[in-house]
Amino acid sequence: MHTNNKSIIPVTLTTLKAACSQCNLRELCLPYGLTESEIEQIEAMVGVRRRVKRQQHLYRAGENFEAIYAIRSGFFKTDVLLEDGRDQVTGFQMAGEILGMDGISGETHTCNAVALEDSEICVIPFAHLERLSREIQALQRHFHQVMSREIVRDHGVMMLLGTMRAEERLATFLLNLSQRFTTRGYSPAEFHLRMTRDEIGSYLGLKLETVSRAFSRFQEEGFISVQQKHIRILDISGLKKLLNHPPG
Amino acid sequence: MHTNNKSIIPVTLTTLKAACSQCNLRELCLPYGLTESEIEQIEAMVGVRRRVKRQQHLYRAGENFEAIYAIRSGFFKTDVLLEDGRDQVTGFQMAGEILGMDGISGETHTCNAVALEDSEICVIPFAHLERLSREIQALQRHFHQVMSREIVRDHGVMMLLGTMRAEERLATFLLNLSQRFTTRGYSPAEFHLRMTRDEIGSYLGLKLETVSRAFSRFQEEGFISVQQKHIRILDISGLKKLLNHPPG
DNA sequence: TAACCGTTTTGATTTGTGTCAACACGTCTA
DNA sequence: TAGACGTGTTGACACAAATCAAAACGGTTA
Repeated sequence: MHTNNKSIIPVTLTTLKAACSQCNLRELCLPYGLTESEIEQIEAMVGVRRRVKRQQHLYRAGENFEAIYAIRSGFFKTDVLLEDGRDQVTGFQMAGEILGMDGISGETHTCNAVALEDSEICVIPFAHLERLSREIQALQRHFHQVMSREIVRDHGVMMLLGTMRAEERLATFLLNLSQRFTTRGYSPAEFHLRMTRDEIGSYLGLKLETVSRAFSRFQEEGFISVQQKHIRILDISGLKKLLNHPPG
Repeated sequence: MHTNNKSIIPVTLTTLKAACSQCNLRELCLPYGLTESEIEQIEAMVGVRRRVKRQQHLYRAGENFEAIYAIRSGFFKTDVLLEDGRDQVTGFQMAGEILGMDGISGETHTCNAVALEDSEICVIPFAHLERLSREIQALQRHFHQVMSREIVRDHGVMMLLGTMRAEERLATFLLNLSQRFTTRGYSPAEFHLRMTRDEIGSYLGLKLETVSRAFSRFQEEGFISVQQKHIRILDISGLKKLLNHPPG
């Protein structure tokens, strides 16, 4: 079970207009080849930016669905809850990624989105997005690709949960993080984990002790160095070799 | 590893025009409240129907993505392959459900779709779907909901793979099948499994022996009766009670 | 009918991960 | 500085599911 911050912290809304044209995440968020006027329309749509403090919910399962969110900065997790109290982290999201697409199918969100560090997101009212993507073909295309990418990512997680052993899962997880940090211009070899061992475990279908042991094992083998949440990858090919080695 | 039919069977194309207006799956495939002219446009888009024989691929990972597919009749599985040969069934699809959305994000499909019985599908050229959904708001909405529903479904599978024990997984699986058969007007209590124990196991992250044992156990408990692939649910509440009982 | 094949069931044993428990570390607060 | 708390590590042991193996079943073919 994860820490559940039930205290209701008032949401901070900044009236700051979005400026997608200036945003350094533009390549992640928006398609290429938009005209200036199209970008202006999109900026008008991305109404407000909103700050979400660490441990604060961006949205909760059951809440009304009205918008999807682009992460401008920060780090989130999403999780689903079962009636009996069990929960599962379904993903970790970082700058340039989109949150909230689970809500499109119904009236309400089906999972929780929680900031793992102080974050800033762009609110994209969904009705407005649909309207605009009926006009701007490139936007429509792009949005469909984002949703499809989420489906493909989920298949990867299913593969991980269904067929991999503990150390393979953690290696896959670290390599994935490294790759995403690289895309964002950060070091591929050195980064700070924003989540606890328990949250990693939940995501990977493992107990926190197993995650901890795998980290220790990787360190013994010389693949990585671990100091609490600070990770340094020393031997990326060593980690990769851990994959491609089926249980049988 | 599942049986892999590598022989290339020529695809059967029927020039039969689609007739969505007549189709008894219309409520599953299409939104409400379309005008007659809109339905005509959609029928024009759904170019052809295509038969896919048992064990034949509808598409393969790596193939060019051009269309998504609505299942008119029959039963499919989708699976992803890892380089080392491991594979995982990511879903079973039945009449009225949509296949192929994994391909939207890239140029190519990322998984295989195989018919588990002789099936018939409607081909929906994707470029045409995007064009039409820019014109017909209800179609756009509906398509987005279908994609989102797939994401939510995947989260459910992740939950299952990440937190449930073997018998819970199988019970969840049976209840889900029962529910979907019901929606399609079939008996909720008696149905024929189209997939092998191995394929069920792959989907549920279990070995086929474990699936078989769980079936036997359910039969001993009087929850179901099993004769090969024929399943009869005798005590649905007994199955449901298996859930809500976390490992701890 | 017999022989064969893929699939399923069941049993005996192994093993990876979960569980329980103790302790170490870092941070925050009094 | 001490104490408390959340978090992480490590060890001993238990257990659910995997593995290995053999036999039964059903359907198809010769």
